[in-house]
This record gives sequence, structure tokens and C-alpha cells, in this order.
Amino acid sequence: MVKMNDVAERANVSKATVSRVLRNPETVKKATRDKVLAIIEQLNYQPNILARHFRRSETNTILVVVPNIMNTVFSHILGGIEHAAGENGYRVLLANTNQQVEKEYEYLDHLKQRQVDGMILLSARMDKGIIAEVMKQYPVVLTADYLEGIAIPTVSIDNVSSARTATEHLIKLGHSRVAHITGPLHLQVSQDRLKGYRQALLQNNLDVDNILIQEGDFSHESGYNQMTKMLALEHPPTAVFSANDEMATGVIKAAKDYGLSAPEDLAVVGFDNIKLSAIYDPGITTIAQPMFEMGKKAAELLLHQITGVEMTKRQYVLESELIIRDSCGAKLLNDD
Amino acid sequence: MVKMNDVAERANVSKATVSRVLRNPETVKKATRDKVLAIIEQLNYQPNILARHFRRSETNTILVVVPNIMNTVFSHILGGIEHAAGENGYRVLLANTNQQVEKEYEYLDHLKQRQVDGMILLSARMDKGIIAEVMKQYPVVLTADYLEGIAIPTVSIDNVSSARTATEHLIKLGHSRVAHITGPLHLQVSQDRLKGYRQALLQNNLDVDNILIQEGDFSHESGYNQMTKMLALEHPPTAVFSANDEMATGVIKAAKDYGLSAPEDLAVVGFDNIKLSAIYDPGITTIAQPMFEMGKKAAELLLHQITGVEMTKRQYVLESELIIRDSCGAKLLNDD
DNA sequence: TTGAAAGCGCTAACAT
DNA sequence: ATGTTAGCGCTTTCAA
Repeated sequence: MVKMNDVAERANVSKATVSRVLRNPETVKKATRDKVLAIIEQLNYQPNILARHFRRSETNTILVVVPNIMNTVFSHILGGIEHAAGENGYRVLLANTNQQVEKEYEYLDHLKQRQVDGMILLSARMDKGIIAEVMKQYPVVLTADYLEGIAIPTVSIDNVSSARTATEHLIKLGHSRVAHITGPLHLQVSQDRLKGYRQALLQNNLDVDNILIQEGDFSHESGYNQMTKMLALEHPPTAVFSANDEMATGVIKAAKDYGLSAPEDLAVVGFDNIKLSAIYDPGITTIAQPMFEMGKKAAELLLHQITGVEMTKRQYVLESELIIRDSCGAKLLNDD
Repeated sequence: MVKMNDVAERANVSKATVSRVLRNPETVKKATRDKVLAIIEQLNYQPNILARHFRRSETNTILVVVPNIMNTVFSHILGGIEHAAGENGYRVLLANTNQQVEKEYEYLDHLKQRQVDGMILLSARMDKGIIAEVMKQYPVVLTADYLEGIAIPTVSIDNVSSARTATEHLIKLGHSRVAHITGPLHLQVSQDRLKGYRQALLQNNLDVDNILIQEGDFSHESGYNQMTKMLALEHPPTAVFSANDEMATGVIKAAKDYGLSAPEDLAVVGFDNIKLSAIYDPGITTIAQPMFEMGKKAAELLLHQITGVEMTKRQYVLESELIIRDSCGAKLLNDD
């Protein structure tokens, strides 16, 4: 393994100069620089990055803690993170938790041991006190999740108002019995979407009927099962706001198996705007969450912390958008 | 930052002993060990992993080169890799290429600079000579892709025979005009699936009609467009084998927009068995590719190389399976 | 079973 | 603009 000293000797300069050529080329006279570069090329010298990391105690690596990489929403956020990190010369270390809190705690060691320069959490189920403690010492950003009462830098959408928009859309379409299938209620996002749903009903003078609020787990199957249950009600809903797109497909399938069709007999709105919602037949009306952008912004925010860039803002709320497709029936009306 | 020496002093032992307690506890007398561990606890000592990596010139990190993390197939393989790596104390560094070959070359530097202990490629579009060269020097495994004429450790399925199975399934169902929408033909997997399709036709004494073979790009839209084109043919196909599931949904949609329905008027078989194929309505008959398993196996194979475990086998071909759902019409027959 | 000591390859402060 | 030098924190060989 050829090392910096070998290059230095061959070029008749000191190690320091070689180091400078690599890290601060402008501080070296052009002639010297060219000579050194030529030798580097000739010897096919590769700097030992581990030595550099050690010496500088920085790694140019960020840790991304994901509940589940196989989930479309997370993989797209991850895509955005990877993109922004790469653009800025940083690498991404992956940490899958499989929703286990203990794993989140484990990965904290990476920060403490300086194996990474910072961390992005896509899920924060740890104790808030601990998170607050960690935040004080290391660069951390939260995205895709949200934590109340703690000033952690966060990139998110406004889930409450987005859910309100989705629900209102159904109300404006003339529905008064609008159901909601929630995500797992231990997640803040699920709580927020539920809150927005409630707000929309109340602001439109509609009663909140708890029988029309059922908890799902974001899976197609849970959407199917909860909808099947509600269809057997004496007064079944005529519209459903599902907390994500995958459950929305379960809702539509349940209606179909019950002899109803969406949107004619049941209007459905989903959430996330994953590819599935555009591909599914009928196309699913949904709230578009800028997943890639969220990841990108989160990474940028983290890199600012790492490099010490002044941050005026620490909480970013990105825009979400109602995408009207077929499942809500709005297009049916327009066709009249 | 408390360092090893601090622990040593407090425990009245040498740095060497502390190091041993951490890395080879069995070589230290129990009493000493306990004392040291107590001090470590007490001082909340965290070893500087960067120093360790540098000193040992190993990183316990593997690099995963992915064409696109946002693609379901890749994210599931990645899930398997992450799982196996984690189980064995290794970390996963993510490298997205966005299908750019130059990026693949760039990431090679991570290996050369010893920033990672090995590399898993989910796409190998680099020059074979270079790959062969790299393989000789560093642990490398290929999965999800396949390279002819080079003995690189590989984990894959048999795309040719899987595609043959898929196509034969349609032929057995009575179809003689079976179309194929391929993936991008510069990819080996697309070529292989096309080959399997051809074999099935020939083995069943059916002509290969090139007008029924159209190249897609794995997207819903390309499936839709290519199918729309074929439906306008004088003798349109009655069945389609699509090289992936997403294009299969495009095929079904195109048929629908043409006034036909699947499977009644057009039988469709996809490939991959991503979640979408189970959720879609009609459920898509497809070839199940064990994505998670592939990732897991690939990681294990790589770790064997890294740790110097004897490898009897270097090419793993995992089992794929035909999953019969609604889109092919087989269930229609059974209902008779 | 433990300690002493060298040194991994680089960077950066300081000197020239 | 370039060189000298110390040292980052750990692991490991050798000696005791």
C-alpha cells in the first residue's frame, strides 16, 4: 500500500505538502502541485481515509434511522437524503429499526462513538428526555415523524391540516357520513391525521361518530377489514378518508367485494401519494407528501448543523397537496 | 472525551489491559476484568471507533451499490442485506447510482481506500475487466443482476426458467398469441426473461412473432403504452407476459381503456411479486422473486469472503415461484 | 496474566 | 510556499 510519505519522497517534498495538495490545493504553488499530482497518479496513491477520519475525528457520514426501508414512503425519503448527502460529499449509513425502540437506542452509540457526524431520525419513539440530551451534544434532525414539546430540528408536512383538507374535500362533495381509517395510533402522524379529520367534521357542523373511526395499521389488509366491518353498519359511511394509500386500496376492495364500487357508491381519499395511488384503478385521490424533498431538506438541515452554518429556522413544514383522481368521485361531478 | 488511558489509570492497569477487556475479555483475569468494566461503566467510556478502524484497518462496514433505492425490488433486497449485516455486527453504507455507470466507478474508491470491508452490487454495468480486477483484490458480491463469463460470487434467481414458467402457464391456459413486454434490454435480467419467453413458445411449437415483443422500461406507463399499441394490431395477443408487475398493471389498464378486461379478454402474468401485485385488482399472477432472501444470502456470502470462511459455492440460484392470482384467468377455469 | 512501547497514516500548528 | 514535528487513540508484539 503506497502511502503519503512515498509520494512525498518521490516528489522531493514533505508529507505536509502532499497533504496540502490533497486538501488545500490553492495553498501550494502550481508547479509543486502538478508535480505531486503526477506522482500520485503514477504511484496510483489512494489516501487512507481511515487515518484521515481518525485524525480529523470526522467521518463525512450521516446515520439514517428508518423504521423499515421496505416501506415506500421511507425509501423515498431515504432517496432524498442520499441525494442531498451525496451532493455534499457525505455518505449515508443505514440503520433499520424494524420499529423496535431498542434499536433506536443502540444506534445512538454510533453518534457517541463518533462513527457518524450526525443522525436523521425517521422515527423517534425513544424517551423525549434522552432525545433532548442527545440533541444537545450531536447534530440530529427528525423527519417523517413529529415530536411535541421538544425543539428538535424537524422537517415535516402539516398532517393536521392536510387531513382536514382531505376530509373537507369529501364533505364538499356532499358527504355527511365520512369515515376515517387511522394509522397505528401510537404514531404521532396517525394522531395528527385523526385530529385533522375531526376538525373538518366539526368545522362543517357534522357529528363525529366514533363508530366511523377505525384504527388500521397502514396495510391493505387492515383497510379491507375495517371497511368490511363498517359496511355492515346500519348506517354505513358514504365516504372514507384513509390515513394512507395502501389502506385506501383495501377500502376500495372491500366495497367491491360488498357489491359497491368506488367512487360511485363510496368515495375514498388516501394519503401519501405513493406510486400505487396513481397506478391503482380507480386512481386514488390523495394528499401528496413531498417525500423526496423531505429527505433532501432533512439532510441539508443536518449538514448545516454539522458544518456550523447559521440556522435561522429549525422547523420546516413543507407543502402538501390534494391530488384529485378518480376514487373520490369529484371527476364524476365535473363530467355532468 | 474520556479515553482508554483514563480508564487504565483509574483501574490501575495499563491501556493494553483495557483494550484486552474490550476485545479479548477471556485473556484477562476475571477480577481485573470486572474492575475495568466497572470503571468503564462509571466513566461512561466509549471507545473511539475511528481509532480502532484506523489501527486495525477494517471498518465493519459493507457498501451496497443500488441503482435506485426508491424501487421496491431493490429496497426489499436492501432490507435483506441490512438484516444479515446487522446480525453479524456489520453496518451498511448506501450508494445510490441512479443508474449511472460513472457512479459505480466512483464507489469503487470506497473499497480501494479501505473505507468499507466489501461491496454488494445490485447492478453491475461497469466494464467486466475492471470488475474482474476489483474482485481479485476485494470482497464483492453481485445480486439482482447477473454477469456472463465472469466468476463473480452471485445470488440470483434463474430468470430464464422463471420467465419460461410464466409464459408456459399462459400457453397451458390455451393461449397461442402470447405477447411479452420486456424490461430495458440493456439489462441482463430483461434479456434473460425474454429468452425464457422465447424458449417457452418454441418448446410449445408456437411461432415467435416479433410484433408481440415490445420493450418497456419497467414503468406502469410503458406497460400501458406498449399494450395500447399491441391492441391496435390486426391480430392482437390474447395473453401477455410482462417482465415486471408494475408494467403488468399498465397492460391491464390499457386493456380496460380499450374496452377489454383482464383476465376475461386478456390474460396477464407479471414478475417480481411485489406488494402491488397482491393489492391490485385483479390480483396479478406473477413470479415471486425472494427479494429479502436474496439480500440476506448476498450479505452472508460477502461476510464469508470478508472473514475468510471457506466457500464451497460461490453462485447461488434461489428458488422462484409462480403465484397464481386473478389476472391470468386460471381461476376462471377452476370455477367451471 | 499484565505492562511497556512502538506505530498505524494522516493533519495542522508552528517555524522558516 | 514549504518543511518539521507532534500526536490523534487505539492495538499488538514482545518482554516480564
